[in-house]
Amino acid sequence: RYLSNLMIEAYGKCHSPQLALETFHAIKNPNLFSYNIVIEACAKNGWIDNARSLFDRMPLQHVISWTTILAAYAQARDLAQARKLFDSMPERTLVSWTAILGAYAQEGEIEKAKVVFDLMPERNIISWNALLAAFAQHGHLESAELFFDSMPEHNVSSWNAIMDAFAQDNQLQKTLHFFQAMAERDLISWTCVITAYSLAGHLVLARKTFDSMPERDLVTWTAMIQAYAHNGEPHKARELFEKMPFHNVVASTAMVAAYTFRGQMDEARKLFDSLTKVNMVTWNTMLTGYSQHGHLEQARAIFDTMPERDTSSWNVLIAAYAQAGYLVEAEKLLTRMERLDEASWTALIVAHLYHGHLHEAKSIFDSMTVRD
RNA sequence: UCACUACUUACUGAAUUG
Repeated sequence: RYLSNLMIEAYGKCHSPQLALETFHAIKNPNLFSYNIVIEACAKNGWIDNARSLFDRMPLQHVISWTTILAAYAQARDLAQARKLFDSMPERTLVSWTAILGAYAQEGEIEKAKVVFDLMPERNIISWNALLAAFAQHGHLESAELFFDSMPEHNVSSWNAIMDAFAQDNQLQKTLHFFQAMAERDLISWTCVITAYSLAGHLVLARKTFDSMPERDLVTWTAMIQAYAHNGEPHKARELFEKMPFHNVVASTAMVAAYTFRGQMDEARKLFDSLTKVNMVTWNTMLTGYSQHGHLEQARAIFDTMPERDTSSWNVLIAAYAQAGYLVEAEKLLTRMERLDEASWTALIVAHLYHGHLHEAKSIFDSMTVRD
């Protein structure tokens, strides 16, 4: 059983919830660990309903089981369910508190995150980091830095979080300052620096950093490819892409984006067609490429072919029609969408303005249900 | 048989839309 539990965990980490479940069901007397592990294996791979029904059916729910399923809902961005679980838990540990705090942090519910933080009976460095991340990842750089300075201690995650906040805000000097100030650095710290250089347009320095790192992983490689992509160097991106020890869908999509960014749609297409694994982001990348480089027909073909669409797929196509002057078609698409966001409306408004239809733009603006 | 121990949950980095 001990070995089976390890197997289930391994399958979960390898994104094989199916095998994890099979292994679990083959155990004659699953213990608490077996349940907790299989629940997490399902949850982490998006099988939240399986996770939930296992949780509901398990003989005795430990606080760890509760926290696992709570974290699963948080990861699925179902804040309401996460909160409901938190409120109904028979007992809570520091981990449970930090999990709900992290859920609010992730959704940018800063005020609620603060409340949780203040209410927690105890805190550790991870709780502090969770609230720090709430500030850092939602553009509250000043609060983030103040909070960072007020923390009783820092670990490498704290440093990385604050450093990345400034990197994403394209404050290169500040980013480097934190990087130099930290006592120990890990892969994440180094990868942040690559991103910072890339966003600031310093490709050579980004590459120098990449070359001088003590070690690299898939994310590091992808960050460097993205650096070339973002700065309009698909050729160099490809060189690196070919040298990578492994590819995953994120790396491949970054490479596709390197081509689409420059409008090299034939190259993009060739790569896209050769990929064995793509996801919605990859499809959206192709869709965006065709849209932004005047290939409306191809964009539509992609849109109609892709297995599923998210809000940004719709937004891209709407913007493409709108920019090309097919405002009626754009509006028609807009009415067919299930979940609009601000970008959908903005695309249409901008298009009307671009074509001098001030009145229509205004009336669309007025009819919006949400604005940011 | 019992006990002990071990395995499970929370924070930071990479790809697509204004």
